[in-house]
Amino acid sequence: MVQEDAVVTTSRDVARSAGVSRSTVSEVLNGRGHKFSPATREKVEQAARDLGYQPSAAARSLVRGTSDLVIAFLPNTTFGGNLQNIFEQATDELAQHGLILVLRFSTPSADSFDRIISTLNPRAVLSYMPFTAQERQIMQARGVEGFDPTTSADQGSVDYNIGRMQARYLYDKGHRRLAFAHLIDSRQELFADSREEGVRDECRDRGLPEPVSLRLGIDRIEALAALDSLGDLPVAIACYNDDVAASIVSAAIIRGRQIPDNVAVVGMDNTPLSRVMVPRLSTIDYPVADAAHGTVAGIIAGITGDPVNSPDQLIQFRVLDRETA
Amino acid sequence: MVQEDAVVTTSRDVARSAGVSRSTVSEVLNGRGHKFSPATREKVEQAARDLGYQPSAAARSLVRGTSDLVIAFLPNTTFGGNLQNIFEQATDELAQHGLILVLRFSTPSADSFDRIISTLNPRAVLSYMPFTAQERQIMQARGVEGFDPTTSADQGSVDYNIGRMQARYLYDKGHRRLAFAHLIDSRQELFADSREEGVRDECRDRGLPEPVSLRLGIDRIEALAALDSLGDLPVAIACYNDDVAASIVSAAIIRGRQIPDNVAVVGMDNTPLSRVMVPRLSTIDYPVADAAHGTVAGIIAGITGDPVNSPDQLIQFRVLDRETA
DNA sequence: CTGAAAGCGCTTACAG
DNA sequence: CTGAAAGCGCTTACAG
Repeated sequence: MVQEDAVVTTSRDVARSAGVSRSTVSEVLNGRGHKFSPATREKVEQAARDLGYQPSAAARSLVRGTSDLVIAFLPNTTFGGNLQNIFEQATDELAQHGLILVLRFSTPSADSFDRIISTLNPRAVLSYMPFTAQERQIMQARGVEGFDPTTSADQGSVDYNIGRMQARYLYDKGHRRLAFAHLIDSRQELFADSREEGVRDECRDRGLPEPVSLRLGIDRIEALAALDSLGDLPVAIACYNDDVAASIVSAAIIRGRQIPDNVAVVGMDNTPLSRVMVPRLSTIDYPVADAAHGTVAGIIAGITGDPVNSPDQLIQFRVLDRETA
Repeated sequence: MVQEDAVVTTSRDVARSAGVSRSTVSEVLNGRGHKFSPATREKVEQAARDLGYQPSAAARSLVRGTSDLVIAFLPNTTFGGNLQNIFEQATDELAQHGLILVLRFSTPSADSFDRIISTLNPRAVLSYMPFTAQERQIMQARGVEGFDPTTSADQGSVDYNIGRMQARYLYDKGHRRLAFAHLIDSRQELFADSREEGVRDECRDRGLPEPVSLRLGIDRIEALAALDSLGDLPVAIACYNDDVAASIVSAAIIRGRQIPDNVAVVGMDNTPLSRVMVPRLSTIDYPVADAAHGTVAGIIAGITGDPVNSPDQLIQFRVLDRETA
């Protein structure tokens, strides 16, 4: 077995190089530099830079009782491009606060959840699925803060507004009989329900009949069944995401129905394929950067205790109308 | 600030509860139980279980000089369903060896790479993109093992064989003029090049002309330009992935060309949409479970020093023929 | 087979 | 403003 001679620069090295004590190094490097003379501060920072010093996360965690990790649990069904961009941005923003964002796929097992929480001792845990009661209990027992869609009071209303926006778009296009298409087996049912509620309320406000509720997977047979269940009259379908919308478009093509006059759809996510398909898909674009910022602001506020300035308000969704393309 | 009373069970608690010393607890729980009487071993394991004991990762890392983390860097462009499933499975398998897989999106910055490596001190780093020279240097300096597609000698040949398989499929379907379509801006160029080479070699072996090389994004204009560049004669296109293939299908539809007689495509990944589109997409299915197992086997072998039993051999790709659907 | 002791690298009172 | 000391929880020689 080869023993690598990994060079480890410790705070002792920095202290020696800067001509100060290790506690001074620690204080300066942990944002309490104001307690020292500018000269001392500068010496320490310079030495740390020169030596490429990175404090040992293990030692920090041990003494502080918590690591600088933030764990984000990813839904293990759909993972759209949006979510990916969100995490890239969140990684950067958290890094600016000294926090390290790592990703994990959600596991159904409470046992492994506990193991990962207690082992990694993260500063916060973030999930795009609402935590189960069990998970909340585990986090509380381990003293870890959790953030999920229900944490942000506005998340529900964001999805609600997406549903409203979809319905409004279809209404403005002249469609009068609406439906909402769920993605079967999505673990994002909570989002979907809020959206459907938005669609329903918009229909009511516009004096339209109650929208029909559809459920399908990304599957031809299921899409055909869903479409057929609506009969031959013109119908407009707000879809959970672009993949669902594309499935219904395929079903409409197979049935020889006119798009968008007889069957109209609107998706959600503005996926690359939504722009390329024939016909192109109308959809809703999600402003990734804002969302990421909001998520991260919530975490940082939760950790530091500072108030969060309602970031969700800033998120501006856009309808992309491609019916005529 | 509320101080949570997080219950921390230490090895001292386990030792006390089992009536042994802390070193005994440590030895038993770290696989050196054979040094003790079965009775002692059982007492310790029972106590650990009863108390829900999880050793502190921080303390372990500090004393061992390395954590039990394995960091996987994800490509920040495409992230197909396959890759996702692979990581889910890899997570499980590594967990069985006491290793914790966490995910990060690749960052171009060498600086942040160094920070994450030196801070987290992982047991291994895994990347789906070949490491840069700088990254290799960082890992060596920090004494961390890295695994990337070039580590496994066979990875290149896997992609090469995918290319061959695509070309062979198109040939068997009667197509005689082939092309390969790259995804522009893909950071997976290495994979793509191996696949194109496979297509080229297969063409040569079959006595076909050299395949044309195309480059496009998931974009109508680019897909049309790529298709138009090939002229009106029948052509069959092996595509980097299903999204590229879908783009070309759209272009062919717009140009009113006959699919598959005049324009044939074969994708890669067997995405949900490839099954739903009209027409459906022929593609190659990637056996996720096997691939994950192979990846993990490589890591574990690298860490433990045990030989790896050539897992790549086991991966069986399947062509899914949907030309007639 | 067992247990007392040292030490991993850091942070944080605390005495000067 | 500085520095010596304790301690976070664990693992690993080492002496019995």
